[in-house]
Amino acid sequence: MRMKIASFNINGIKARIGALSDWLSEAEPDVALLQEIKSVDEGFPRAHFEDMGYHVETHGQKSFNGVAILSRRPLEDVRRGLPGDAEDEQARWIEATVMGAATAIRVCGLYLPNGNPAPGPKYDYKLAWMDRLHAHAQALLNTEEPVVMGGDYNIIPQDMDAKRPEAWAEDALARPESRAAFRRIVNLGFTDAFRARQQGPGHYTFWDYQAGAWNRDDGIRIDHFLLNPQAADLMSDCAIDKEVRAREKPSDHVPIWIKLEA
DNA sequence: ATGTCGTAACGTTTACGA
Repeated sequence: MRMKIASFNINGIKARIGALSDWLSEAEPDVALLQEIKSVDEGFPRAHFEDMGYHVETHGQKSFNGVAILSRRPLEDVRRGLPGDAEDEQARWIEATVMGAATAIRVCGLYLPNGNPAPGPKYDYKLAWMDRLHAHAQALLNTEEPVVMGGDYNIIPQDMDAKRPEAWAEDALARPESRAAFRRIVNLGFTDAFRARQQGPGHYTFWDYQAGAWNRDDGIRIDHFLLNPQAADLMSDCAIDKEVRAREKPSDHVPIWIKLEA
């Protein structure tokens, strides 16, 4: 049985309900991890997606951030919020177990802090959040069940992941400390799903609304799936739905998805 | 070219975050 798991930073559910619904109908993911719903839980159009055949779990907040999981199969043992800081009120992490036909998968959706301007308090928060992610990723790894962590990492892993790397060199998305923190998590034993399938430059998941970035293909690859070894062994495909960015009223991100033989 | 979006609010315009 093949399970398609997608991640999509929708940049606001109120503005994106149409484009998101169209993409769901075409792409037919079994699981969709959503970021930047920019809505409280009560404001999320849960019934609309239930009518489309999805179970819905949200972790929202007012105006900013917010993550959600849509799943064709029931979601169990839902966790909201990244552990490690009880004071952190930003809604950036949700995880749940979804039963494949043969295997239970622990699916995590994340919206990693942007961190700009850097240096500064927002950058400190980003790096601290990545430290907490490292610790939690290690804990997930120790369970030895298939783990999928997908979302908007706000990390450009390498220069090849930007059309104009020089423009991002001092940015929180590409600074050496950001890249090192990302590598440190990967090096626990995770696979960058897209890079396991596709090498070389020119593959992006985000194009800024400004300055004609899309028309110039001036993009960056910042939405990623990291898989532990048990999940990586199940992966049969991974791709970016680039064409979604050319549609009416698009998000500035496009979906990325994996297929697992689970 | 400080360029475009989405959200919220003492709103018909501004502030913030990205």
